[in-house]
Amino acid sequence: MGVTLKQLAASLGLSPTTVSRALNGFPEVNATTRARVRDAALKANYHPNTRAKSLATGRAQAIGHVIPVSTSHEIVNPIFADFIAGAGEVYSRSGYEMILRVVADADEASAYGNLIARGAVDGVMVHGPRVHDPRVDLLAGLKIPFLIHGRTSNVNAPYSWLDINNHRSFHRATQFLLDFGHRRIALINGLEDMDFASRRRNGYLEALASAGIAPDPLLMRQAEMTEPYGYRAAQEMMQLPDPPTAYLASSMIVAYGLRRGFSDLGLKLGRDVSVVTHDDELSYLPNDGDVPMFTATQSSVREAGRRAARMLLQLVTDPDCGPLSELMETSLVLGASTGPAAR
Amino acid sequence: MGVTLKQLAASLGLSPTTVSRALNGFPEVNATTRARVRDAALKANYHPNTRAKSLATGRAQAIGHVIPVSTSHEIVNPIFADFIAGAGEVYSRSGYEMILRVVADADEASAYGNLIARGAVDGVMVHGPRVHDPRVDLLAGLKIPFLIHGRTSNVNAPYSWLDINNHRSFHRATQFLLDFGHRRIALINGLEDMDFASRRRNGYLEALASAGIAPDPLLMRQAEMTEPYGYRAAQEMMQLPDPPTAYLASSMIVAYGLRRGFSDLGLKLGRDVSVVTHDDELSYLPNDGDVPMFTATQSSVREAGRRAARMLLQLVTDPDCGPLSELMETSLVLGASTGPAAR
DNA sequence: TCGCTTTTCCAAAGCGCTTTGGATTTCGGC
DNA sequence: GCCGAAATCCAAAGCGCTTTGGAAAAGCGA
Repeated sequence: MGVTLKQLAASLGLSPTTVSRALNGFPEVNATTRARVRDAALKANYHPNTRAKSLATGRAQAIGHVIPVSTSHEIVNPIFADFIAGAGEVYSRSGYEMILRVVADADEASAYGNLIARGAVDGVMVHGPRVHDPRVDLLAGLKIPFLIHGRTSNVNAPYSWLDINNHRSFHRATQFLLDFGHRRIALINGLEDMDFASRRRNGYLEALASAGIAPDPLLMRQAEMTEPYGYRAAQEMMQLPDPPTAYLASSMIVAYGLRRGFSDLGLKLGRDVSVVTHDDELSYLPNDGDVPMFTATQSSVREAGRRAARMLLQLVTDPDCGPLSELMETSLVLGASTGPAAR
Repeated sequence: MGVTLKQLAASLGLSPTTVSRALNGFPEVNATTRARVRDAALKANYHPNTRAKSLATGRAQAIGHVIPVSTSHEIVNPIFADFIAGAGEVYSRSGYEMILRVVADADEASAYGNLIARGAVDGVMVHGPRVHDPRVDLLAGLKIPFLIHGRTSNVNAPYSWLDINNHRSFHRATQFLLDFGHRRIALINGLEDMDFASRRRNGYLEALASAGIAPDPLLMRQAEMTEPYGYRAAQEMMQLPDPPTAYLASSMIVAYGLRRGFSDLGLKLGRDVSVVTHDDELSYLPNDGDVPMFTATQSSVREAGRRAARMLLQLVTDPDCGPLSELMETSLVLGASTGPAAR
């Protein structure tokens, strides 16, 4: 509980009005008084009460993030931490607060409604969109700026989004493996009701199709992206009569699982079997160096957080700036995990 | 922007006072009117404006979390996501908001001051305490309830904390390896200006000492806990004239790095070399099954988040309930990564 | 029915800020 | 030295809620 505007004003022999205007840079106040006010504010460690301010102005100066936790698996996607770190940087710089809600995905809809009806936020960031995500129509109806990290389909309302080019990434990765002579390429995907996973699958299928290869259901999996998931996929698929020679992994974590699976089978990555993974560039799982461990489609999710936050803030400041969108391309970096198809 | 109290009251032909009291369960309102009010509120989708409410009551109904991002390495500790998921559960249930700030660790002090002076939060959760953390004295001076996830030393003010028994964990883990006949045990630690890493180191050293073994600086490392850090540690230490036969890892991520390092050297975990790691039970890196991959000192950081949040809320509701603290013991689970010292 | 206690409701002030609509002072131009 | 305009400042209302201090209505025993 710091000093209040009124107290500060009294101590200066000024009215609250003038002090408020002095601090907020309004023109109708003498330069010398302004300096005097600023000095006093600094000295008294005055910070305007956020609640009072936003009540008076009608702007909350806060952005809401709703983090879904899948009820079935209780898994928190590790990319949230980095995304939020990126977004948080931008918010702090712009004087916005980030308010976070962790909700079981079933309660997500009500979480948004609640957050907004209470006037707690000026805008909302939507995480983990599904292929057909009802939240978009819901939020559009609530008349509040929002931005999706990812995209969705089969939705009427126009919406703003920032996504990476998942389709192209996995199309390219598949093509890369095909060029190396691989014909049996496995896809170790995330849950395909998630929009990103669905697009990746499509990219993969298209590349196969244009190479005249029929997809093999035995080589396609989807699940929560844990390390053991990758491990099991590797172990089991290698038992197939006609095992894959290359794998597409949906995340570094899964790729690590794959790697361990192969290693336990005595197979060497890049020689006996190839892996291309998507890499969100999480800070504690760097995939760099002269020769990165994995060949990967790379895109920094932290940078995505920064950009998404900037877009959302723009949407908040100028609600009519129309639906915004940005498609980030990934870069395909060559690592040690790929090589020509063994034959 | 939903309906306001005043509008709701007008539509019911009641005063705002009565409506407020009806909704907040005060006794001085007729049961039938209360029912009428509740119905109307529901139908109108009325939610009290958080800002107005907290301005009137003086309570923010929010908890602040300040996430430090090490400026040098730009690394976000992956445990934050799970800790926050746990804490978030508790906050939602108790009607508290979680407000998050991501700050470069240099600006951390001012972030707290700012957050509190603005009246934005009723309490603060402190993450990633250092061995001697100035934030404790700072927060104690600010007269606001706070709780540290971890502990710190050399601090005057009493404070509340929740921690795992890092000392005992690593003492026990070391002892376990000693019992297996290992004499050359390496410690692949986190940065030792962090309190948790310092305690682990002490536990390790004590166990060595009581076995009459002098610590070897060549076998002790500290750094940010990334996967490549573990990898390099494994590769380099195995080149030593007298290499370690067992390793203590500070996190699963580091343990994965170690594993990869050994595997590239053709060494098998549990047979050629032993590893005990600490496992925070992150959802996407489960270390379970009949025989977990790693022998580990386990403790759920998600559960820690839940408990810490509950403690902090208690501190907020009843500021005089004295400094609270809880020391969570870890369990040592036997996995496939340990075996008797090869000789 | 009267006087008293309870019950049930409300008017108004206030939380800390912004902002509208003046009031007062200062200043340039003649 | 006088006048209108520009420069400075301020009083007061209001944001949406809670809460104090009554007032009116209802219930009760006699």
